[in-house]
Amino acid sequence: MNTNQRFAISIHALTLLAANSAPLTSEMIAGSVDTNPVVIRRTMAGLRQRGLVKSKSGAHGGWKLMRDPKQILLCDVYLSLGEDTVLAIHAHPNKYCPVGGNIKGTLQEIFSVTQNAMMDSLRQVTIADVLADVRAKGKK
Amino acid sequence: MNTNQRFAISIHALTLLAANSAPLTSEMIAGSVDTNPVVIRRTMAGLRQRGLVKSKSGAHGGWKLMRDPKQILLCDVYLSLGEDTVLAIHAHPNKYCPVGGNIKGTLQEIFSVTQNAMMDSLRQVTIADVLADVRAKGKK
DNA sequence: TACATTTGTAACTATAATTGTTACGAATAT
DNA sequence: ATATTCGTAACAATTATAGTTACAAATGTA
Repeated sequence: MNTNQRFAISIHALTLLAANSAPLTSEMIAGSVDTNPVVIRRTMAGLRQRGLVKSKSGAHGGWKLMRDPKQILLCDVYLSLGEDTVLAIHAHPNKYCPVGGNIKGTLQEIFSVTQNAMMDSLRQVTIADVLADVRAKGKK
Repeated sequence: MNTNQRFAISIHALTLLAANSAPLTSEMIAGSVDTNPVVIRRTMAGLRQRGLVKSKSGAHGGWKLMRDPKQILLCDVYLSLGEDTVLAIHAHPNKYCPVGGNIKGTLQEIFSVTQNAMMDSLRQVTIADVLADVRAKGKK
């Protein structure tokens, strides 16, 4: 199984921030996600670089959203992680084989289209949508 | 980076088989992929289970396609690997938090839609398409 | 100013997924 | 019979990711 949980953690953290106007500390977020505060800081660093959140050191510091949750698309969140494409290509297919010598380019093109399809899907959902759905589930 | 190359290896192997009517041994395929024959056998086992290829032990044995390459969709190939969804969810969000207690279900739904978008994209490409593209690149 | 709080980040360990390797039995063609 | 080839278990090696510790820097408040 894939152990990369950074995307899920990012969405979780942003949803918490969307639900709270006061800043949340890494420790509070880590408590809800069930991980170490450093893992949260590490993950949030990418979100900050992309302008989705800001952080403040010191007493009463923590994390805040920089945008209306309606304006945060999940594809923005994904991109902030700086991940490669989800489908990986083997490193050294045999150059002297007619198939091996050309398959990397072919796979790159196909996997890029697939990645775009994934991104288009993530473009349809905002952090506001996530929060609304979480709240709806909470009422049931 | 994601190190799971099984999907790329499977496509590579099937493309080799599509280009050759005689059976190919795990060793030959491994030579083109640049890996160990056991890795090939392991990967091909899933493809066989799904009825995409057959294998034969012994002298002049090896692997053959069970279908016209035009009828092998990349989504079939992907499914034969038995992978989880490409987007993973963190294991134990805090149940007693209004967000943490409900986010898993929300993420499952979103990630499932995204996975389907990916599959729809992979449904548009066949092994015959891959072989044609590889050959076209070889002529340039 | 002193102190408590909180982030930023480096350094390291732990865990888990994946690949790579060795070994050997079973199947099969000649 | 013999050589070939797959099937698979067992294990080692590599890599990605998460988790942890430690401490400097920033910041609010008494």
